[in-house]
Amino acid sequence: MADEGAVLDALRDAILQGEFVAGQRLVEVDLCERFACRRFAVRAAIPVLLSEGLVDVQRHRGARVRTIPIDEAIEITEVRRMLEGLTAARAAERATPADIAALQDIIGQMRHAVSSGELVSYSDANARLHALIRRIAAHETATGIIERLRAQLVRHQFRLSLVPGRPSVSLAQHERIVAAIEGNDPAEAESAMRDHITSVIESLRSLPAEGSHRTGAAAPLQRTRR
Amino acid sequence: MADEGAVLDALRDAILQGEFVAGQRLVEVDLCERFACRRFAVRAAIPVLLSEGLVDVQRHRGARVRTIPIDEAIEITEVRRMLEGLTAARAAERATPADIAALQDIIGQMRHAVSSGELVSYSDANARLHALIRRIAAHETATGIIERLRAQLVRHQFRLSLVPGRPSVSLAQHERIVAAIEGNDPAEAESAMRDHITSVIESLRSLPAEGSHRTGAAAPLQRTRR
DNA sequence: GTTTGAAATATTGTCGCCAATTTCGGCGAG
DNA sequence: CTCGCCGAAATTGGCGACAATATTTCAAAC
Repeated sequence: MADEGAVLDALRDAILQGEFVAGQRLVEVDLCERFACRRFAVRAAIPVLLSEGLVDVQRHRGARVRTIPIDEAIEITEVRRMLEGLTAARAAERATPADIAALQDIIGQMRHAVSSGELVSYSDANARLHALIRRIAAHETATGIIERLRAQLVRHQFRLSLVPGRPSVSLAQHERIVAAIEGNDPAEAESAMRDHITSVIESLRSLPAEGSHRTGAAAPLQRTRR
Repeated sequence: MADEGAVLDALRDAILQGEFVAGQRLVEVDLCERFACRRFAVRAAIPVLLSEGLVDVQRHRGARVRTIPIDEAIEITEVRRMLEGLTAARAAERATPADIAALQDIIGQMRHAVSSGELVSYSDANARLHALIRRIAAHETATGIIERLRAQLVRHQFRLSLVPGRPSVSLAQHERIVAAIEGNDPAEAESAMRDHITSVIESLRSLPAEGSHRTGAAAPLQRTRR
């Protein structure tokens, strides 16, 4: 781990995997040890993470892992609602038979996950379905923004899939989206995607107050001060 | 000009004002002279500009002013179409009587600018109207993205207002948007904004090949190599 | 005259050092 | 016992120097 890009990716992954407590301070020398790199590489990575909305930086106080309050999570999802509506519509215009087969394959996996109650594998398939729709849409600008926003939501997203009954509701919505894409109906695809994400927003609104959850990843109790 | 934030702002403004030729190389020491600062400040500013999509950076080759090809300008505008639709809808939900008076005031200025053929002042009023709608919507996430995208388009945007007959078409569309906001009709406001920006996209598509325009700002012939 | 190669120059990448600022710990006064 | 103040440690901010890489220039051979 000598070059700068690798440190950036490793640090971003660590944050996304929840390996830092929310609000945790990112001390430069500690990160140097963690990633076996020079301070220079860490200092280069932080502005990038700042621009991605993953950390908060204050002058002379360094960077902290940014916590997205629930209000902002809702705003972010409202934006995603519009942009994923755009990608769904474009996907409906552009999907090839092979694309549609791939979409239906994922739908099959989702059905299986729901019927056998596998939450994690449902959540995975869900992410893959949305990613595939973006790829079919081939809209770089929208895709870039959606993925950046998605990264900020990882923690909330995780809690969502645990809401009882949500997967089966969500499955039906995805089936409608795929059907619209299959039928080359952009307006219906957009509408279906918007309805789907509207229900995500409603679930977010009903989520209990944050701060009392555990990520599945190894989160070795991190001290905030030393 | 000692501190870093000021250099960032100055450099961004210089790019947005078109004071650098498209594709122009941004040599660090030259910028140090230009802004009377240390190389350190310039190096801190560049990653931020990169994240804003205003420059392109290649390893060992430095930063260049990024040129947005017309295809990407269209993609960006498609995204803006969705997000400004969102802000228009929210504005329709939230606008106070004072807000509506302010909107109508700007519409009045636009009418005057159209009837007297003042292109620049129409373009100004146009920008102010969209900005006011964003402020009324009070949607930080959407506003942040819209403004970042807008910055990337300054050059194309400028050419648009020169298309003959466009201002009067555009004026009618803005009147419809404001009427919907005034009537507290979110769906109609969104639809009106989408139609408006759809017509912007069509104008972009019909724009002649780029590269043969001059900005009004002082653009002292910059050498690309020395 | 054109092309190829290598030396020279220009430019960015990386580092270690010191300064500025914040944060932590203890001491004393009330 | 609590609160506020002051010094010490920790941490980030900024800089100059040097290394690595790219670009240009110039000369020589074809």
